[in-house]
Amino acid sequence: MNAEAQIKRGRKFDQVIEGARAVFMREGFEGASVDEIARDAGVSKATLYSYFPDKQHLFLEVLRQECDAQSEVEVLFEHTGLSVEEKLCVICKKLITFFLSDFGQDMFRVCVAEAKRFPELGTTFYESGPKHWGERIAGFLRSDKARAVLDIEDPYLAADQLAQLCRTDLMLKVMFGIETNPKEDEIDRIVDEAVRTFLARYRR
Amino acid sequence: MNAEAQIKRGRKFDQVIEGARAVFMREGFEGASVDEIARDAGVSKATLYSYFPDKQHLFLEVLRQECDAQSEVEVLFEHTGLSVEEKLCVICKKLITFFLSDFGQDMFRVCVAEAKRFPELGTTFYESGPKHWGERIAGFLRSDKARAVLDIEDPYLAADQLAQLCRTDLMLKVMFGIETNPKEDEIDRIVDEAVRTFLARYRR
DNA sequence: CTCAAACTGAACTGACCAGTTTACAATAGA
DNA sequence: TCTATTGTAAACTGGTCAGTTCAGTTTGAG
Repeated sequence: MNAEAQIKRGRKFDQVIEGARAVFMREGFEGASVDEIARDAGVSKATLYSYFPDKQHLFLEVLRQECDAQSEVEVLFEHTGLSVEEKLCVICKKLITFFLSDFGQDMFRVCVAEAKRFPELGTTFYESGPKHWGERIAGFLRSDKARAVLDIEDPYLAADQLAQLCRTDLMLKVMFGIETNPKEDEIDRIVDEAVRTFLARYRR
Repeated sequence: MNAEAQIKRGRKFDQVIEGARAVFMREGFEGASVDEIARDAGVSKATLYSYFPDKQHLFLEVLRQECDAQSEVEVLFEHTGLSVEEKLCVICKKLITFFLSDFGQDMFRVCVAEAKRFPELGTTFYESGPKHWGERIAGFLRSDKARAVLDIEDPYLAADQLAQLCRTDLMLKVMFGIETNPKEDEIDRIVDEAVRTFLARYRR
């Protein structure tokens, strides 16, 4: 049983989520039609509406599941045997790769578009996206290993600056369709430059 | 006369733009109905359609005008009598203030939402927004005055990093409705920290 | 095998919306 | 004052879409 109010599960629950995920990512929230989702999911519209009270709640469930799935990345912070600098590079690379992925782009696009008229969505995205990552990074910056190398007063701000240095113009270019399929070495350069700037400020 | 193909001007042209601007910013592109725009503009729908072939071109014209208006900020780069560090602070403050303004937020929101299905919009926004600013900042970083203090190999990358350090978590919080009306001193702190990190890396 | 719960498909409601048309009115230049 | 340009109001076309309904079918637990 599930804590979600008014969301009943049934045999084809996962199918519905799967179809919804695909269509929402492809078309955005407004652009996705419930008929299309039902078709994509191989399920009747009536079944879909027996699980979810409306389109918004369906979307919210997809968002929540996807954000949870993204948390598997925790592993990233377990790596041992890497120097602090190397670890920073690994974190940045992971961040940029995520920002540029189809999923990252689509999720961001849809959430930005809809946040004003659908506040719960904005909150959910922020909490399990940027905030979650910020806390993980800040946690690392506060670790003994990192503190041996870095001199940081405000780990949250530092984590934020690191993440922002990863976003860069390249992310905007992809977002606005100026560039597609950015080159691997372009990404590596951004990682490198982000870590350099970060260390210039915070290295002990 | 105007270079724009198929856009005729008429007595009430400005009224239409004004109404369209208000409604698009309030509702987004999809969310804005042409009837509402016409009502808001105090103009008949037929008049509106005598100026613009369709809703997209109307939106594009609004976008173009607004981006042009934003270029008035050029003045910012004329300031003399300020040290390089002070100038960097002025630039950052202006950037953050813009990112957090209703206009900046709404424009970003609408363009992000629509860029995929309406590519010309993404391009227009990117060129006259981020790209334009990046070039202005890079220009400043390349000036003799700045070069006396700063050691920068790639001014575009440096400009981009500076701008990103301004975006910060606060912008996301406002974007996703977690925070409204950020405090002036919070903004000043971000400016300060952005410039400190930037100078840590690039000060000669 | 039985039966209730889960699911289907298709039609339907009520609403909204982009863009067109038409018959008419205001405006402004000459 | 005359006339061409510009604008108006409202109805209309053809379309989309969220959400509902219902008669009937499938599924699977017991």
